[in-house]
Amino acid sequence: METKIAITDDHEMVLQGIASMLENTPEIAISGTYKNASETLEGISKVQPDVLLLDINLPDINGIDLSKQLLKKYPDLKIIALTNFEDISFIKRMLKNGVHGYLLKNTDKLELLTAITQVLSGEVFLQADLHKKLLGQTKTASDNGLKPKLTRREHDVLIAISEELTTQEISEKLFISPKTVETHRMNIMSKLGAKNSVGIIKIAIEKELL
Amino acid sequence: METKIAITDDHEMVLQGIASMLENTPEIAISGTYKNASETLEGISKVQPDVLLLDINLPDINGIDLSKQLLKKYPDLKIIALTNFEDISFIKRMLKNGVHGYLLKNTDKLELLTAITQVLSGEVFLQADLHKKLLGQTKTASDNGLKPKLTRREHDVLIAISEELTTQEISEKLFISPKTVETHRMNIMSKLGAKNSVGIIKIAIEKELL
DNA sequence: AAAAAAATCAGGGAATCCCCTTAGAAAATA
DNA sequence: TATTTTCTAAGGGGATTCCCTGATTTTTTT
Repeated sequence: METKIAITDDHEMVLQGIASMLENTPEIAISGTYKNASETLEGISKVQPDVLLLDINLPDINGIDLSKQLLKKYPDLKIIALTNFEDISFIKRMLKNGVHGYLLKNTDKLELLTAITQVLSGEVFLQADLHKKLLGQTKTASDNGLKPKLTRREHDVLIAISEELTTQEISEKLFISPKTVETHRMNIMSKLGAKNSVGIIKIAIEKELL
Repeated sequence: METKIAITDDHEMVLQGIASMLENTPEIAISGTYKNASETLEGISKVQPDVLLLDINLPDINGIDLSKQLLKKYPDLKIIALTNFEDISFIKRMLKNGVHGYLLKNTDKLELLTAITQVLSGEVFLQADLHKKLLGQTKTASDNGLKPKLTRREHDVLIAISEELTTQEISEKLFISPKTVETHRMNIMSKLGAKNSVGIIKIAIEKELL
């Protein structure tokens, strides 16, 4: 049976480009092309495609929320996100939201077909360049200044702080004096460069100390 | 040319299992099997394999840090992480750290070969079950109770809190009374179910309100 | 064994946060 | 226009955090 592909992108050119890439492939049929989220929702309800190639930047709803909606209604639908180099930051969220593939718009025919095959088989497809970009991003973002080294006890206190406990409660949990807890907290603040407990948590999450 | 595969896992059984899966495949040769991180580092420096199948739970160094080291030294090495269902939480980090594939240990021969081919071509391979698990995890963890709706002003205050500002400073930034800031903060706490500002930030980051 | 690092505790005081309630004005929505 | 929501503000007080200094004991490293 033929695989039905739908494409959503607000740029006519991209729509055309992808369509022509897939035109001469016998096992694939394009079931529809859409320019925004509402068109997509409507179109897909009529002709349920197997795979949707979805742009992230849409005029009405963003691709992340749209794919959430779609996947809720059509659990079997496979969605491959089409992204520019600019909106890479979204991918991290998409990865958690059930999208099955991620392609840059500069993809070629072979890669596109590989991606489609891959997601249809149930696996997840991540384009190589994208992965590299993701890497580069996180390296400049969270790797500036290495992971601060907390002592074992400081780490215990950090965990307790993140559990929204007060100094008193932490002292009871760790069987130490509240004053000791305060000392640890001050040292953590200093090591992380935080101004207060809020900063401690923010930075700890950022640097993956939790 | 033959593809050289190395395997690192502290369980002999897994080592054997994977080796036997790949035994009868002509284009693949197993260049070494290792039981911990230091053996791996040593082994790989001698015979540089193309692909490393790497367990996450190792006795000496964890797989995440090891893969960081390895990829730094051998940028062309492709690493496929082998995981149990238990340590799925690590995958999110691995995804950012340059690992090229993620497989559960219950994989079969076909999938294993697909993964190897895939990562050799430069793409990233994510096993279907793993993706589902990842999804499930984030759904039960951060989706219980939808994204709380903060008002515009509450959001302003939230941002300011996350900037480690004090009530006084926030009031000056937003040109409102400190008492008003406190009111907003209390409302935010109540809406997010936080016990204090630390909780506000923790939950805000979790639910992507920042 | 000696040195360094980590963990413990404390006094004291200013600053800030947390929590309750109440309430008028402004803005958005029905 | 009427109703609801949001934004504004305040009083008052207890709880907690923040910040300084200084010090002893324990653990780890050299």
